[in-house]
Amino acid sequence: MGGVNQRKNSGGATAAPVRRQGTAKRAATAGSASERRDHLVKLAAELFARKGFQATTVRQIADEAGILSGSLYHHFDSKETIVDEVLRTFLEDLTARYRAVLETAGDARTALTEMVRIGFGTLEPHRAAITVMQNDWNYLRSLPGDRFGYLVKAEDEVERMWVEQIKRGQAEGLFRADLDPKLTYRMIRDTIWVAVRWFRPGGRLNTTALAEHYITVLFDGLATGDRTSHGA
Amino acid sequence: MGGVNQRKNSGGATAAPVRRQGTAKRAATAGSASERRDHLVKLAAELFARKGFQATTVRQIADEAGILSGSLYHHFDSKETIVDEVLRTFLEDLTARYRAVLETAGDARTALTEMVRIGFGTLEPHRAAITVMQNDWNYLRSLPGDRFGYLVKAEDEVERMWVEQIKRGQAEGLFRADLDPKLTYRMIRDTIWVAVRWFRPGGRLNTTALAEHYITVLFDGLATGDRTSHGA
DNA sequence: AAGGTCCGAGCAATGGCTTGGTCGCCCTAT
DNA sequence: ATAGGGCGACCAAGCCATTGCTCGGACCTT
Repeated sequence: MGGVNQRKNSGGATAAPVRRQGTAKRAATAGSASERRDHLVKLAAELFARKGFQATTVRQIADEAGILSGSLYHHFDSKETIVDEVLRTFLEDLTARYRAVLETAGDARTALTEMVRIGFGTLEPHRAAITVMQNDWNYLRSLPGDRFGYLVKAEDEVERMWVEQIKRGQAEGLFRADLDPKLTYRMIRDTIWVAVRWFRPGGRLNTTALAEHYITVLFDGLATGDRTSHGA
Repeated sequence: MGGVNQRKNSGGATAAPVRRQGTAKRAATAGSASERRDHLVKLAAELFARKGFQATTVRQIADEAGILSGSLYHHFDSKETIVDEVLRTFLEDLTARYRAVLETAGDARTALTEMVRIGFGTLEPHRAAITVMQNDWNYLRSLPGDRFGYLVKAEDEVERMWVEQIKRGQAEGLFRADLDPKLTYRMIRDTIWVAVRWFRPGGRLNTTALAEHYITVLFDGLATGDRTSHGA
């Protein structure tokens, strides 16, 4: 009854193409066990992102996969287990990327710039997960047991990394000292993540453009000419 | 079957104290009809914000008010009607405030500053509504009929107001011209609204402080010294 | 008397999850 | 090579709690 990622089948070993099937009758020699599982997770993630976790029924997920709802429980032991996997995968990737950058970071501004790029960079590959995380954060956290306690843990770790860089930048004299590091971090984070709501992969702007645009505003501001506000 | 705000009782006229009661048996000489109704809406809004619209049951709302679930339907004809009222009230107040500021606006920078202040200013009085709007936006929009079509309409109107001011600022030479107005607006909006997730009324910072902090970063950026990026 | 407010009970639909069984692939021992 | 057992993937059917909502009548105030 811990907060651990449970799975039912312990995974085979073969490697065959996973054939997507609309509403076909049979699974047609599915690929490796975990491959099939991963596929289901992806389908579910899309639905969760589109309709919300609670509004998505296990029957809808099964439909999307061309199987019956009961069959889902061959792979997962609950609906929650599925979101769990969605979010966990995303958070692991994210924190790993941050850590990688911070190991080779130069000055604070460079580090922060890279971190912003990472943030926007995850927008595309993890669009569904980020959406779910935002919309259903409150609900998931409120679930009994700290089934999703790792959400808070991961968030805290990320916050530490950001705040550290901001403070370093202030100490180095690169960033204005009259700003609250934690507050500044939160605003940066929000700006990046919430973009997932309106960002559409094939649209006018790609994530790189978003990142550069924001980096510009973040460091130099909207105004022209000399800086006008108080502080250093 | 339109998208209109339905109500069942057309509201009386008396004015008596609305007594909050835990799980009491009787409603004890309730105040005026519309007062009672408004009270219920507020209770519901809090629950919606905390647990999400769908996760909140009508029984929970009734519990909070000390009545049975069925009795709710003397005031509202559906659960949706309740959120409807929550969101509509908020949006009307918001757009009204924006319009008021824009009528007496000076240059674009002043206008934008005021708009930012308005945004953060609504955080406290409309915390629940803003939370619901963010978390359940996708779901509500997906409901049959354009029951919540006014959500999109209101958003569009607000967007027009912001983008207009940004463009004006660029034309006046106050804002750097190398920024995408629409994109810039979205980032500003996101930063303000999403603050509702971590903002807590009695905390270290009040909404005014938040606003000033953000205004500083927004116009002058994080960096010290001369502006380094391209463009003017 | 009248009207507003709420109770008590319950209905129909929905949703998460179970259970028992089928089908075909793959590995292995003969 | 091949029969056969093991096993993963799925179906069919349904259980059961929950949920939004209904409805007739009781109670209270005016």
